[in-house]
Parts: sequence; C-alpha cells; structure tokens
Amino acid sequence: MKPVSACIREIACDNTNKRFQAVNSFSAAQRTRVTMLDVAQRAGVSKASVSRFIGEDRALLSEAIAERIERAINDLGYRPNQMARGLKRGRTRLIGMLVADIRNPYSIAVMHGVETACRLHGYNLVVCNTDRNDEQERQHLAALRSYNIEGLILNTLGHDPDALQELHQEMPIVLIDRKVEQLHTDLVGLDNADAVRMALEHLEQQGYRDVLMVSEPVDGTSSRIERIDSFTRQLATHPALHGAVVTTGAGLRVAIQTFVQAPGNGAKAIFCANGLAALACTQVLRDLNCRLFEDVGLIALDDLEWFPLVGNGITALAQPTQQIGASAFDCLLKRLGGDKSAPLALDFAPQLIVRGSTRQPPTT
Amino acid sequence: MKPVSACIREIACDNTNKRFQAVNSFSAAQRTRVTMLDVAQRAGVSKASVSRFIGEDRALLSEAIAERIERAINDLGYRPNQMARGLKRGRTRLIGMLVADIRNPYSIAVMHGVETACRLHGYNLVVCNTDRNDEQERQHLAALRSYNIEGLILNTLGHDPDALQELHQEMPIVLIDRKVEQLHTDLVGLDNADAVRMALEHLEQQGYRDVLMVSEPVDGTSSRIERIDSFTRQLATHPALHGAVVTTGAGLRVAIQTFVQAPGNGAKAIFCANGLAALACTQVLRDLNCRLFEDVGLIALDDLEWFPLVGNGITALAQPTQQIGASAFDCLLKRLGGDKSAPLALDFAPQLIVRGSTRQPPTT
DNA sequence: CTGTTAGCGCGTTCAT
DNA sequence: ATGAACGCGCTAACAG
Repeated sequence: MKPVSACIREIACDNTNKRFQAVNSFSAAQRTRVTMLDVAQRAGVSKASVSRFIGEDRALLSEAIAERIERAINDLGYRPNQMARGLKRGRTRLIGMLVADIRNPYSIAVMHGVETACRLHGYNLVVCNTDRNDEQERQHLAALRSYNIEGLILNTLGHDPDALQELHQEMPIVLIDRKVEQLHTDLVGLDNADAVRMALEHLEQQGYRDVLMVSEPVDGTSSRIERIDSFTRQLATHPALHGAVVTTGAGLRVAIQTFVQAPGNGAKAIFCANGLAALACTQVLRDLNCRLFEDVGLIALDDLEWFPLVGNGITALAQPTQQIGASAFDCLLKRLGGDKSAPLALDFAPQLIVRGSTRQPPTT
Repeated sequence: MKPVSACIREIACDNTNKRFQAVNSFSAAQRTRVTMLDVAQRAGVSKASVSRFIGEDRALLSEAIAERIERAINDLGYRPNQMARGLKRGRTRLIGMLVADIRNPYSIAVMHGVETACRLHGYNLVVCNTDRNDEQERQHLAALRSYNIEGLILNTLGHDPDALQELHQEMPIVLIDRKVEQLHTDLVGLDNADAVRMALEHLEQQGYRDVLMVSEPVDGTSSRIERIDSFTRQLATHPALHGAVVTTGAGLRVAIQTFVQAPGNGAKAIFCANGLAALACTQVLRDLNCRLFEDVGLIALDDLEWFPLVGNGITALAQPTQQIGASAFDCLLKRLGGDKSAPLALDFAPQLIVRGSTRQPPTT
C-alpha cells in the first residue's frame, strides 16, 4: 500500500498572478458556490422563476424575464445543484453500474457503451467494481442506493438475489451478460447458444474434428453455463465433432497437454469461452512449445486488441459490446419512462472474425 | 447506433409469489424509501438523535437510546440519504475522475487503484470519459460540479486551463500522468526521465546500438513530451547509442521499414513510449514480415497482459498503476483534510521486466 | 445527554 | 405570467 519508490518534488510556483494567492480555500463547507437565490436576486426575480427557467417550464416565462435570467446565469456562472434537485424531484440523473471485474476488457467495452448513451441523454454514471467479491457488492449496492441513483446496470453475479429483488422495488435494474435466478428484470447480452454454434460450425468447416472447450470455472455465472450447455448440445448435432470441456486454473496445462498429445479423431482445436480463457490458453500453448497455431487451432469468444498479433492471429467471435451497453441503458430509460411490460431478454449475435488460428488445420 | 442483430425474447415469468405482483412501481417520485423521520418515530426519539447515531456524534448518546435507534434502523432497513447529507454538510463523499480514454489499459489500471482507495475510505467514484474530446470534457466537468463532488482526479489534457483553475478554487484537484500548464495542483505519475534512462541503458547493455523511439502524436500531453525530451537528452549521454523519434499514425509503417532496412550502427531496437505505441509497432513489424524480435528488438513503456505472448515476449517497463491511483486519492484526501502546502509532484519509478524482445540482439 | 429550530438548494403547489 | 411559502432528508445551532 505504501509507495515503493516515489520521488517527491515540490513544484516550483513562479506565478506572480495575485489570482492564485488565496487559492485552496475549500474547507468542509465551500461557501463560494453560486446558488439559485443569487441568480434570482441579480435578475430581480423570484427563485421560482429561475427554477422554471432551469426546468421544463421555460415556456411559461415572458421573453423579458427569461432573458434577464439567462444573463444572470451566464454572468454568475450558475450551475443548478443536481443533489438538491434530486432531493426534491427524485431525479438525480444518476445511473449506477456494478461491474464484477473492471479489468476485464469486456466490462470496459460495455461500460464505454453505457457511458456514451448516458451522456447523450444527460445522465451520469457511477461505476462500482466488486472485484468478484460479495461483500464489496453489498457495500457498493448500499452506497449506490444512498446516492439515489435512478437505475442500475448489473454485471456481477448476485449472490444475494433477495437484496437485489428488494432493490428492484425501488428502481429499474438491467442485467448484463449474467442472469440472476429469481430476479425478473431485463437482460441484455450475447446469444450464447448461437455463438457456440457459430464457433463449432466454423471449426468443423475448417476441418477440425477434436474440440476442447476452455471456460473459466463455473461459479454460477449464467453465461458460462449457457455456453457450456450449448457446447455439449451442439456436439450431439454434429457427429463429426468430438469434444470435452475443461476450466482454467491449475489443471489447465495438463489438460491441454493431454488433449494435444492424445491420438484423437483428426485435427484439433481449442475453443476459448471468453477472453481470459484465451489468454490462459495461449500462455499454456506457448509454455508447451506448441507451434501457434499449427499443432492446434484456436477460436475465442470475445475479440481482444492483441488477437491479430499472436501467431498468425487468433480467430474470434466479437461481441457487440458497444451495442450491449447502449441497449442496457435504453432498457433502463424505457423503464424510467414508466414502461411496465414483461421483462425482456436482448440477445445479440457475435461477429465471426477469421484469423490464422483456424486456417491451418494440421493434417493427421 | 441501432441494434444490428438482437434477438428479443420475453422472459417467462412463472413466479407465483405474490411479492412480485406489484413490482415496478417506481414513478418519478419513489415514496417507498424509509427516512430518518421513520426511524426516529419508531425508536421514539427525535431526528437529531438519529442523526447523531448516524454521524460522528454517536458517543453523545446513551446506551439505551442508541440501542433503540439501532434496532429501528435494522428493522426498517434504513440507509441515510447521502444527497441530503451532502446538501447540508457539503460532504457528498463523492470523488470525480475524468479520464481521456477509458479504453486505454493504463487508465483502467489507475482507475482501479483510485476506486479501491475510495472504497477503503468510504468514498465513491464518479468516472467520466472524455474520449479525447474537449467538448465532452467541458460537459463532464460541469456535470461533476453539479453533483458536488468533493475532489477531482484528472487525466485528460486540460485544453481549458482557466476553467480548471476556476474549478480548483472550489475543490482540490490531482493531476495524473499529464501536467497542465498554469494549473498548480498536485501531480502524480511516472518518473519519465528515469524510465527512459532505464530503457536506453537496458538496450545498450543488451548490445543494441540504433534505437527508434515511437510515440503517439505529440498533442501537448506532458508525459509524451517529457519522454521524448528525455530520450534526446539521454542519447547525448550515451555516445554508443544512435536514435530517432517518430510518431504513430499513417507514416509509421514506412518509418519502421526505413529504420529496419537502413545500414545503421549495429543492432536495432524500437522503444515504444506507451502501450498503444507498442500495439501499433508490433502490428507493423508483423506486416513487414519481420521475425519478432530477431530482426529488431523492442522495449515498451507500460506492461500489457499480452506482452508475454507475442514472439518471445515483449520487454516492458511496468508502471505501478495501482499505486499511482491510490496516491492520487491520498493527495486528494490530504487536501480535503485542509492541507494547503505547496503542490507536490509524485514521480513513481517503473519496473523493468525483461522478456524475449531484447534478448537476442541481431549480430550485424 | 436530548429535543427544537432553522436552514442546505431546489421544485412545487398555491395564490395573485 | 409571477411570487410566497412549504417541504425533500438531513445536519447544526441552540436550548434544556
């Protein structure tokens, strides 16, 4: 926690401008901020009129007054205090987003989509990262609630569905990627069944016969379960393919080694269920001194920026993360608008991006 | 902007629990939230006592009353409304963070550090992404101000120093990575001079003689300027080394090609000034059919998760991003505590991680 | 130790 | 079309 090796300099402040003399006077109570009353007085009107100007009732004001208010606002640099507004109207223009792992590129990409949509509609985003920790999730949810956020976007396995359901009474919730049992909210994510089908059909078409699916540990995350289930179901439909499922972790190296060395039924390929699995697999393949990807093919669900750089490139099924984020916000907006229809599930289709890792099936 | 290929399902709601019948009743004004008054009444005390229990004056309460309040709070599931608190005390427990590019892994890593520090101290983080766009920066700053954030962490080139200086009168600001001229605030980032020195000394020691520095375009970002300046200065100190600087963009491919093909003074290496430059360079080297990294060495400032996977691995100077984030928050906290000492600059040292990309200098 | 009172900055009836 | 008064949920000043 303590800086290991920071060099502390004192910044030379050669500025002679008087303006900076009295800087840094923010005590606990900053009295400097210009308020609605200030504007009203300067414009010679009542607070109510200023309030109308700020809000949606601007039409009710006379040209003359509106103009005076506008000038006063600009002169004083007035900004309405969202906190006070929210306190009164219950509209804080704040959206919360709870993310399981902020360092997962998928989460970031989705978050970028959400954030963009928020800005376009005048909302702001409070992002909380649970680091896959239930206690942190609990704390963050309590915090978000205390800030009167208007809606919540959730991408973290609710291990406490009751608390979430209770929260859902207060505000709309949209789930991203991960479904939570017993929580009846909108859900936006990937069409996992279709994604897995696309992956397998591509592999089969390229001539691969043995497929090892590598997933992160099945911890209840719905998308992981769906992908694995779909994998086994698809295998039944494709008699030419043979497959097995393993999870990342300590045993991965041995599992992949066994898979690669086994006699098998033909060309072999690994199907990584997400970006992290792809990272882990590539690492292992390198450790095993495999020729990437001539000894074994690879296809990944998720597309990361470095996929083109490894070996001859890693074939990917890219998720439309931007859209997923934007759609999640749209759902929220609809609910905030009073929509009470049945919860929807939006399943987006991935996009297949073929690269070198599935182009040279080894001939056995 | 519109979903290309989303499949919309209606979620089957087979739940017969009455509890879910009247869900989704969040109109603009949610009347359901339990307030301090509710707690006071149930406990048979005044609001002030409840307030004392919530705040720092709990010591002033008698055992009996404290216990009754505590029970009432638990019974009702009461959570103090931070907005109302903030309105009164000026303490919203909200920290703002403005980031230039949320999709840059460096930003994410730092943000993770900030977020963790925030949580440890009971603060929450509002993250805004400017997407390198000045107008968005303006909007976001106004928004953050309207939410009464207590402090601001800035990682986006203030093209409007005056607005920032004005904001600085209202709240403490800490700059990350990028210095802003005329803005006298704390600054935490990397010791760029030292980082460049480490890179060059490593390259020289490994036997490289010609070094091409690749930076993102010099758009005023202080850290980029510092790194380039330091590079040219270091070259003067190391007579064995010869070097040049180019920036990413359309001309990069040609620049690198020229560099690789030129006769030169010995083994060649590329020094990438940050993670994005490393991505761009690796891409180009692949396109040029260079053998990674036998034809030309590579060292990068920043360490990305995929560096070990490309070629024999990319040598990196890792930034202590977690610490940078945490330190930024610490600075803020100190200022919030009333510290008015001269602005400080915290420069952290990077960590050299040697991988394959600088281990086999080609013998010329 | 505890309750009463008066706002924080704003939106929203009511009158006018 | 405009202003006065009240309250959102909470803290702080003062009494007792």
